[in-house]
Amino acid sequence: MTIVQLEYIMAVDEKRSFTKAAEICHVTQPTLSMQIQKLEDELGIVIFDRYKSPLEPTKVGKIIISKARKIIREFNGIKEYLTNEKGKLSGQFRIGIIPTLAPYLVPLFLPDFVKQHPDSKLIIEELQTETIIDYLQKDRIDLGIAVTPLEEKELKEIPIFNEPIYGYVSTDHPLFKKERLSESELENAKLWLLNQGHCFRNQALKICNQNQLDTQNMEFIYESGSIETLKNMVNISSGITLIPALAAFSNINDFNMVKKFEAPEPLREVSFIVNKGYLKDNLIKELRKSIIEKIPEEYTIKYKNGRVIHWR
Amino acid sequence: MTIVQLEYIMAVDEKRSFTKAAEICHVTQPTLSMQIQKLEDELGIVIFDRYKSPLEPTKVGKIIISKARKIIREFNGIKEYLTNEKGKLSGQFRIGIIPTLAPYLVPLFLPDFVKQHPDSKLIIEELQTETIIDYLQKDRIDLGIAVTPLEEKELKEIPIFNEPIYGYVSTDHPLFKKERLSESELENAKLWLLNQGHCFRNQALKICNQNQLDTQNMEFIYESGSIETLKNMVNISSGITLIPALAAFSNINDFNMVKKFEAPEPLREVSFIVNKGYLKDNLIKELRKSIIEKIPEEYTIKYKNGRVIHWR
DNA sequence: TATTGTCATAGTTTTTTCTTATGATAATGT
DNA sequence: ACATTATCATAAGAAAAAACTATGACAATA
Repeated sequence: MTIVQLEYIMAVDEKRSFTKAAEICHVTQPTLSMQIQKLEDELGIVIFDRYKSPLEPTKVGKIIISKARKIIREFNGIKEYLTNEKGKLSGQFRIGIIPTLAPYLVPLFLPDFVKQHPDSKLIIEELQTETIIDYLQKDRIDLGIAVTPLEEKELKEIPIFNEPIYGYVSTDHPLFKKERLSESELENAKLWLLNQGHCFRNQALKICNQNQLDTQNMEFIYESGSIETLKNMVNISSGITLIPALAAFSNINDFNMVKKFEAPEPLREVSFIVNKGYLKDNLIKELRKSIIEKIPEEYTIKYKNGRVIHWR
Repeated sequence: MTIVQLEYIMAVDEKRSFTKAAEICHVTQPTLSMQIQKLEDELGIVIFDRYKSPLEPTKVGKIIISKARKIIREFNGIKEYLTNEKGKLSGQFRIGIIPTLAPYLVPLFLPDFVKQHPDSKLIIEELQTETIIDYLQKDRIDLGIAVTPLEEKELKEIPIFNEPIYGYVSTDHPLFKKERLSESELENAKLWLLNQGHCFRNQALKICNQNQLDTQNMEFIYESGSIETLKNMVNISSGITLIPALAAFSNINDFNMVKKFEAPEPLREVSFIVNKGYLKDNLIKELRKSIIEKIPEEYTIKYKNGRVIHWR
């Protein structure tokens, strides 16, 4: 006994004809005939009285059909439930975003998103990557936004855009006069960096081919917790640092201090992170749409000359 | 999505192990793994979290499993319902029996049967074969007992026993001195016969190779409605007739008038007649048991030298 | 009486399911 | 710490099931 067989008898019951039933089931008439016969054999009853014209279900047949109808309804109910579950964009969504992204990204998409989806409520937390991973696994957040790849097999990464990484150079710094920075020039540079735990710290070090900071030759050390602090440090110290693109133009007064790298430009891949098998595809789709709408188009298209920084 | 897949996830949920679940499903572990994967793909969700140990269903998984459990329960419910329906031997059973059998057969099995099945109530009617067929099709009776084959394709025949046919010869009749009758001797005999409509009339004619009665040469015509009348007619008229075995010994005083035929002995096949797909297998089984218990054993075993009379 | 419409049967092809063999990874015991 | 075992995934081939095309029997209809 299979679900398909039950569907067949329902079709025959509806159409009162094997031929027509086969049509609506998108199979040939012999296929349907044989399956119904098999079912009848297995159950040891006759479901349809072929001698009547138009054919009709037997007494038992009617009972079986009504039972079948119920089963099919519930069977399809599973898929319906899931599409519903995935589709609905209401309720709470707990989102964790890394600190080097959140202050610049959230203000971009959040206002419009809440306007478009009044039934949904986003709860956004600034979390470092490790915490995002932990919280996802513990179901304390639904979605993370972080830099990938993470290589966590329990999680699924859905790339959103590639964020270029720029230099931020004090007007007093020797590199300030250059149009474009090259990565090699930074290899032994004294960089202002975020403190441990921020993934952007590792990304930056990677770009400069430095595995760890050469603290020996530096005049003083100040590891900041935010990119804004970093920029301020550069400003007052004639220094240099690296900043992600979205952070670069948060203050319209320092356009000139932002220096692009020569191609291939270093990039970081920003992705949604979800548990594998996460239901709310729709949340992801909508959120993605909102974000992509607001960020520069060139971030989303595949960078021809970009170099994605794998940092883990 | 198939029922089997749902059964698999239920087994995994119960055992919390693919391997053990495969065992109780009587398949190998890869089979089960693949089917569950297929289901997960189709539904677009992950049902089991394989990273946990022991593995456990995801949040959605739990919901799907509970839905699956319900479906499986109802699915099996169909078969349960049917075995129940077929198995139960209670309620009314309407039975039609041909008149040449009923007076001799019913008293044989009925008393014991009702004793053994106090919850069932048999409603027995004497009906001629054509009426039995008609009533079965109109669902006015559940079961017929008649002589087969009928060659009615809507009906199913279940042979019970082969009833020999004997001659019943008046002591004054020339054939009375014979030990055994031969069919050829009867070819032009003047037989007492049942009137039209009784199948036994045709059976008797067939035995004598007579297609219709040669009324010309007969002294008088009296077509009887019952075998008892027939026997009486023979007694008072020095005549001869044919009677089925069960009727032969209903009166212990005329043993000597009953003459067997030479082998191959003419027989008539007595069968249950039911609608194809009739549910109550159990009724049939029990009834059959009751009947076979009471009739001579040699009727039930295949007659080596018997000649079954097809009469229709 | 020929025609059409309906379902059954036969023989093949295609698809699906299952199996065996093997591999990767995590848990467990020495 | 290292070998062992347990557990699930993957791959490739075998077996089973379901589908198709072609055809046949039969009844209803023109």
